[in-house]
Amino acid sequence: MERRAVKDFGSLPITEFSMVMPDTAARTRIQEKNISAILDAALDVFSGAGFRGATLDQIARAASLSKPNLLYYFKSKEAIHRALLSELLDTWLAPLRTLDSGGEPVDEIVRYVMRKLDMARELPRESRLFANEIVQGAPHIFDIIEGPLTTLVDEKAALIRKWAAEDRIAAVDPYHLIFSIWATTQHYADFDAQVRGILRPERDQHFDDAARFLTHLYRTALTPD
Amino acid sequence: MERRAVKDFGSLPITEFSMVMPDTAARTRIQEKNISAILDAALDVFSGAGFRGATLDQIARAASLSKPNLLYYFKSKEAIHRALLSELLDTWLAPLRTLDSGGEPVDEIVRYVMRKLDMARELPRESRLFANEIVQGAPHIFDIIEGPLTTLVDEKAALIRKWAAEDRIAAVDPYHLIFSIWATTQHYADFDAQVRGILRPERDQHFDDAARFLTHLYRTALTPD
DNA sequence: GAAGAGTTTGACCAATTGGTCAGGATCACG
DNA sequence: CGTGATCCTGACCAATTGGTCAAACTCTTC
Repeated sequence: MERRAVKDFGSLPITEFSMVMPDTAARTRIQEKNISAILDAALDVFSGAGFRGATLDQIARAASLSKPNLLYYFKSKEAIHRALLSELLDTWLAPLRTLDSGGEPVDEIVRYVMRKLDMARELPRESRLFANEIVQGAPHIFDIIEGPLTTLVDEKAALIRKWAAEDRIAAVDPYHLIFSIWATTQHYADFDAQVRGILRPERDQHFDDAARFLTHLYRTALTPD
Repeated sequence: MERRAVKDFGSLPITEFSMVMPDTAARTRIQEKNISAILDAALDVFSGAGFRGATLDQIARAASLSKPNLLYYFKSKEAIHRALLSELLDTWLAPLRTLDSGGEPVDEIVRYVMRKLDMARELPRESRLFANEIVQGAPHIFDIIEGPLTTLVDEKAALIRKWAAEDRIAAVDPYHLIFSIWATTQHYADFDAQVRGILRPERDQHFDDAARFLTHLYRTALTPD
């Protein structure tokens, strides 16, 4: 493999590199390791404290790097945050994308709810990262919301509306249905501290109860009469 | 009215005063005015940026006071935050308290949902203040959650369970029912940026659609078969 | 209107924080 | 093993931030 000479490597090297061309194969082993360590550490810190609450020192410590070394890979705190969000966006929206016109509509939606609930259990940091952003007015991701997200939601809302028109599902507002699914499932990640404070559950056992409850909630509300 | 001499007024005057004895009558007109200006400004800033994201300068500017003057009324940033939370706690929990054993259970719960949705519309800052706290692990209010909130929720969960035992309501997990109501209603305040980004609604018209949707959701899911 | 309580401010401070930089260490490769 | 690219660090910096303080101003009350 040819070793590429990177021009103007002095002050903003890998950052733009990793943004413009996230091609994993073009990275050094060391870059590979450190960049993923940084993004993992940043996920920890940003999701727990929000953008402004997070400090570069915290991220550096969590990634076992010095602060200048951190800034060797990403040119600023903002750059880390941006890279993190754009890396996670696809993962985060994947479940909604799989909502498909094939299959029984009610089952299809309940399956979506269950997938979202699984994600709240498996990827709570990711959920809180976005929650922190949005609750503070979505200053860094407003373009994502206005763009790809709105497009995707419009598309799936149309599908749900079609199901309703065909009487295969109760006639409900599709947008508010989607909002309610986001709210009820992500609640278990975003407000975990409250849920655990009130339930004091053993392990993650309360997720099973939540799954049962949400299945009942959406199945009864969506089954056409 | 006797003018009380406040001992040890030098460094921590009104703060402890206002904490220990929130008796409005004992305050000067100036105190009255400034303290409420500060708390209102603090609500703006804390709810929009979280505890750590908020700065004393922002709060001072929003309250039209100098920073040292701010700190004359509250001895620290923490003190402002604490005073704000404790001032709003009752308001915030009031709707759940009114959930009563009199009346038709399903109506009673739907009425609770509507009240919570109204609060999301009328008091979004308050909602976001608590959301910011909890999403970051509830560091400043964990004692409230573990204490009064848990007690209240346990009490209302018992009521809902009783209704279910009497077949006046579908048999659902009362805790997860309450969580889902919090999630679906507060979503419109906490994630307002996202909701507006996707719906681009005129004025607050989408709250009516939300009310219709949530009424359907909970009425169908809770009506016993 | 004097006196003392109550209120306000400018100047200041130490700690934190995002970020820079010159140089040194290390690695890959011919 | 030499050389150039890559990686890493200690020292440093300017801006921000929470908080202090002495002094001055203002309001109330006698």
